[in-house]
Amino acid sequence: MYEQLFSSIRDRVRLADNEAEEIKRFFVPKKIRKRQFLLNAGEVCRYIAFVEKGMLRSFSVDLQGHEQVVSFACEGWWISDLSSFLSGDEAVYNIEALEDSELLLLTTESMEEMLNHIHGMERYFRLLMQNHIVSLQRRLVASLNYSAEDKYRKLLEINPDIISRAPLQHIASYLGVTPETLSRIRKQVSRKP
Amino acid sequence: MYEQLFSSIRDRVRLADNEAEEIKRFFVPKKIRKRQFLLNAGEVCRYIAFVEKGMLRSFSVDLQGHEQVVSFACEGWWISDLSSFLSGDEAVYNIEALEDSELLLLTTESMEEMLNHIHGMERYFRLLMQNHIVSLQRRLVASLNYSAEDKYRKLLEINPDIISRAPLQHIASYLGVTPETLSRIRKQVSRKP
DNA sequence: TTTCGGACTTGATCCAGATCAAGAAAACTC
DNA sequence: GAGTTTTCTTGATCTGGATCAAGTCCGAAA
Repeated sequence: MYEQLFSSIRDRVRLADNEAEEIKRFFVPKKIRKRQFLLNAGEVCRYIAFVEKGMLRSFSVDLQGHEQVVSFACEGWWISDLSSFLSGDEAVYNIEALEDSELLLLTTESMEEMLNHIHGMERYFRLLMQNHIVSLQRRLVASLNYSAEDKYRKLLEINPDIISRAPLQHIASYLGVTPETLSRIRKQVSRKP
Repeated sequence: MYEQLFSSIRDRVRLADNEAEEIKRFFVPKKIRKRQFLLNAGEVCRYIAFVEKGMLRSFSVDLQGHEQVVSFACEGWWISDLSSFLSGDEAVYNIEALEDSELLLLTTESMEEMLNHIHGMERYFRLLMQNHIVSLQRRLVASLNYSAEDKYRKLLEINPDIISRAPLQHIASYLGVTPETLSRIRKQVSRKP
């Protein structure tokens, strides 16, 4: 149940032998079925979730009721409404399971306690944040300057998992195009990869 | 020379009386003239810069030689190629002064030392990072789902400083539109605000 | 196994914003 | 302050992707 988590941590920091066991107790395992919501916009986001198995998406809903997919998370990724989690404000995003999933939840309090006890985790989360900023910035530049097809190809290259597992409509929203357009692009790309 | 910096810090954390003086010594003041570069893509970004006065932009240049403005920084903002600064890799962004500017530079080593000495600064930088993530995410959603005019109006509302001080071509690039389009939008908006 | 509803595809049309082109207005030279 | 360069504006045209409108293809439920 904790394989993905420890592999994510050990990719970034060195753990003492006993620390791995210690770390486990800060997390609450949770199974969630396809289509269930982990978070509804308007609630306070009480935890960040690490995905051991399965896949989720976060999305906002605008005034006209259109959904905007903000992120996906497969095995080895974290997902949350960071702003709400860290500040305690109401969440603006919803989080929904796209497959039956197994999560490890970390509350604000557990996180704080863990950071105090296990020094390496401070570094782990700082590295995560940094990577997150870098990848958001890349996505932003891509969204402003690339064509729909180029954005699709880039996603296919960097995150083929998402392409193969998420439904087309959600990928379309994530890329900022309509499902019709993505369907055409997909045909195009499968013809001339 | 340090007014903006301390106001930025005191907005987020409480400082002991003597700490303000202590903090100063970690920074290197630097004046930079309009059109000078603080960072060239390909170099390693050795510091993050706090803007006491003036204005800068960061931008990348793609394979066809087109510039893509990633961020602006006026008084009270930080600017850097975070990825390069934190990892020591080559910078992908350039940083250029758009006005004669006064900066406070913080190197990796100074930063580390400061974080060890003055505990509140750890929190300060964590809060900065968080805010940065939240605002990047907002910008991303806007860039994918808003019309050019809406993005312009949003920027005008949130950051009128940028609109009034940066040259049109750079604002256009920041918003992901052509200068021609932004010129027309501007006329439109000035007519019907 | 049929049947129903959502998810995907395909085609026709439309439009926001790009591109191309040419002036007008600032902004740096000397 | 005249001349040169750069930036901005305006107009005409073009195009990637949106929108609208049918289908078609599932998978789940009975």
